[in-house]
Parts: sequence; structure tokens; C-alpha cells
Amino acid sequence: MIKEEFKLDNQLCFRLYTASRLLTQAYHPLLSEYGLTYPQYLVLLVLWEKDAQPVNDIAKRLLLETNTVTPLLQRMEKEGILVRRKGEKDARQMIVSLTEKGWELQKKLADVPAIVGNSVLCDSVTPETAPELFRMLDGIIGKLSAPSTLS
Amino acid sequence: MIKEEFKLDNQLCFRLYTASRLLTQAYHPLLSEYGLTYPQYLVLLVLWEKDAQPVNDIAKRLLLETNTVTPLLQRMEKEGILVRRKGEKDARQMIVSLTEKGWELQKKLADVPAIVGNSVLCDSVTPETAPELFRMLDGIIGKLSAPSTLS
DNA sequence: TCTTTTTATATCGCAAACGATATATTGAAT
DNA sequence: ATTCAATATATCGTTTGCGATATAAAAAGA
Repeated sequence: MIKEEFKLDNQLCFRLYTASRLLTQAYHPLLSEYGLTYPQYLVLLVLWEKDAQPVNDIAKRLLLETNTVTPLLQRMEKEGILVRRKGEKDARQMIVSLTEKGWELQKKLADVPAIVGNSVLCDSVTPETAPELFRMLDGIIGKLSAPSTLS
Repeated sequence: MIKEEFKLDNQLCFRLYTASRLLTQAYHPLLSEYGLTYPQYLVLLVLWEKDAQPVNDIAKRLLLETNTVTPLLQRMEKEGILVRRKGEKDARQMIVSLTEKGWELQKKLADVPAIVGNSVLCDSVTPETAPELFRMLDGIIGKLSAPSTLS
């Protein structure tokens, strides 16, 4: 008999992995209409909150590495959604700013959060229980993103 | 002011996406020691539960498409972890079976579930609250993987 | 039987992720 | 001022994911 711990149905990570993929897929038809991918949408969320940020700040906000974010931003720049210009105070930085097209997407995507939000509602996930889910996911993220235990 | 719904901190998907990535990263040092990736580890979990399955069954169990699973299996076959042979009853199928090396990995990875499981424990995720988290994630997965509402 | 449709895999192309490494600029130390 | 270390991006290579499409075999229909 297989060890209980090895059963797929007892694995937290597989659930997170699957839920993440499926929810990203739920975004797909809504975003692809405007030529966007989900990670690109995340970049937009970050820049809509605060425009003109260096690559590093965007990467940190998304808990991604710059080697993931840089090519992503380059693709978005090619699409005319944003521009990257060298920092004035610090010439190492690339400051990323939205173009008019980037801001227009905010209006066009206005309904996306509500549509996707509704798509996950079910018996176990309701407006009442969602905060608890958020708390638990934040706990996991906080634990795993914490600088590994200093001795 | 930005719409409340557009704030990154109010997004379920971003949390799932991040938690999934970070937890997968937690597996990395444990798996790369044996040359495995996390999706490859998932395939092993499936085959340890039931050996000799067609590609399609493995894909369905992992809620992945065969165009993701096929190349993954080909790489694992090249590593000598499993073999793929044509089905006898149905010549379209490829039956995937573990090799001796594939079974040995089960012993070598025996501690992985416990190590990773411990790594996520925190104030909001405990052995007591974990079942509730599982229930909510299962709800989301069930809702999103359900064949879209038949009219 | 012969054609058509469905099913099971596989191939292709592109966009992430991410470890590893390279490059340039800044800041710190001597 | 010079050297050295830290910081900010960028590049490279590999593996996933996944939409789109191709191929082969089985199943269903005429």
C-alpha cells in the first residue's frame, strides 16, 4: 500500500498548482481578447496602482525574479502597452511607465475582476469564507517568502 | 483612486499563483537532488498510486492536457524513470510504466511530503485548519474544472 | 464493407518561470 | 582616487503550460 502522504489527494501543493492553473485559464478568454496574458495583466494591476516603477519594484511586488519580469515587460513594450526608460538618478534602473494604451486597458478590463470572482463561488468558497481563504494563503506566502530562518 | 477590485491585494488568483509558485520552489532543492522537477514528481505520485496507466489517465488525474504530459513523459523516459509502450488492446494508447529506477525514487523521496508539509505551517495554516483550506481549494477546482454550465 | 466521426497521442509555436551567468552602474572601503 | 563589493537589469538554456493542429487507430453509421 502506498504511503498516505504520497497520495495526490493529500497534497496541498497539487491543489494550489491546479487551482492556480484553472483560475488563470478562467482569465484567458477575457484577457486574450486584448492580446494579454495573465502575468501581463498582473503587471498592469501593479502599474495601475502606481505608475512609473523600476523593474525591481514590479518584480518584488509580484514576488517574481527580474529574469522573468524583464522579458515580460519587453513584450509589453513591443505591444505599446508601456515604455521603459533609463532612470535619471540611477542609470542602472529601467523605469516602466504605462502608455495611453496601457491606461485604456483599465477601462476595457473593468468587468474582469467581478466575472472571475463569481466564477469561483461555490459551497465552500463564499463572500463569507473568502477572507479566511485569503488569510490562509497569505500565511503560506508569508512563510515561504520569508528569508530562510536566520540562525 | 484605483477601483478596489483592481488592487492586487484583493485578488484571489494572484494569491493562488504566488502560493503555488513558492511552494513549488520549496520542493526544488529536494527534487533536483534526483534530477526531478515538480511536475515530474506529480507524475511519479500518480504512477506510484497505480502503475501502467495510459497517457490520458495520467493527464486527467493531473488535470493537464496531453500536450503538456507527453513531452514530460518523454523526458522522464529518457532519464530511465519510466517506459512507454503501445497498448495491446488499443494501439492508440501509450501505456506508461515505472522502471526499477522509478520505484527506487519512492524510497529516496520518502521524507519529502513531511518536509514540505511542515514548511507551510503558520498561524493561519495548522493541522486543524488545513482541512478547511483543502475543502475550499477543492471547491474552486471543482467549480472551474466542471464542464461549463450545460444550458 | 466503406465512410465518417471520435478518441489517443504527438508535434509545433509561444509565453512564462527560473537557475545560472553576464554587464553596467553605484556605493563602500582603503 | 582606486579597488572592491553590492545592486539593477539583461541574457541564456531548459522545462512547463497550453492553444492549435496533425496523425493514427478505433468506433459508429450508412
